Amino acid sequence: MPEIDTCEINFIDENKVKAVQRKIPLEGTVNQLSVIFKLMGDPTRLKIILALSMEELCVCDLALLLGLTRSAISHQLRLLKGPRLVKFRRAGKLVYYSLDDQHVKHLLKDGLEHLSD
Amino acid sequence: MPEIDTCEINFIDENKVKAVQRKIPLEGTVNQLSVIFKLMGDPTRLKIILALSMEELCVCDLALLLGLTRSAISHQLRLLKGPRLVKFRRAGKLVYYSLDDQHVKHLLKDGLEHLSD
DNA sequence: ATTACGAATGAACAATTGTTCATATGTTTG
DNA sequence: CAAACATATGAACAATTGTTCATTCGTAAT
Repeated sequence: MPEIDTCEINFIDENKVKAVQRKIPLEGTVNQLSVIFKLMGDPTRLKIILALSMEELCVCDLALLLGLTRSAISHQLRLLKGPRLVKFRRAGKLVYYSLDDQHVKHLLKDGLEHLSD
Repeated sequence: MPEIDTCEINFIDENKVKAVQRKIPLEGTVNQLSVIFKLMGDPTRLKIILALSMEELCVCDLALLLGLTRSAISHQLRLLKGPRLVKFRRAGKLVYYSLDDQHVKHLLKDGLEHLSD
């Protein structure tokens, strides 16, 4: 009866592993970070973010731009509001959305540069 | 019987919309970009990427580091190989992985900066 | 060549996610 | 205040995704 092959008893360089382990951000930080990337990892949301990186836009115009219902846009914007990727301001009946900070633009830039290598 | 409320007949600033539309990258580019962000949007994969941003590591040590099976690590690494987020080299029976280019590190940096605002 | 072991793969199941439809808010205008 | 309209939300279904288990592949050593 062979032993189950668990990872705990098998490694190459334990000291290296421990050193890296100490340098990895806290669980909570990694999770928050992954949420941001995941949100940007959907084509619809990414298009919304790309659009908002150029112009402040209302839900209505985003819906026209992407060919989706306002409901769909609204749902996605709500997700993006959570970790403050986008912010909004009311103007009468309209709600205008824009990017919340510059880092998001940098993320877009770095990502696009990676593609063109 | 009321008309269905479609987005096509409702918009605020059509010229703005068209201008933005022209500036948004091609469908294919957006999709490729979203793939990269989506891959970074899973905590396990993000940890792998964070670890590899510090040290070149073999599958075995990554498994130990993250407390997962080699199979699980291997599956995730395969996904990351696709859009060249990671590269690898063989050393006998071991396969060492590392980040494929600097843009990935920049993405991590910008993301972490966004969090600390 | 056979064994040992690290890595990779395929298929199946479970969990997460996106979308849609119906309905509810909130704001302006008559 | 009632109607009209932009946006937001909830719930349900469909689609995508992550994980696991079993198996296979590739390399090195005996």
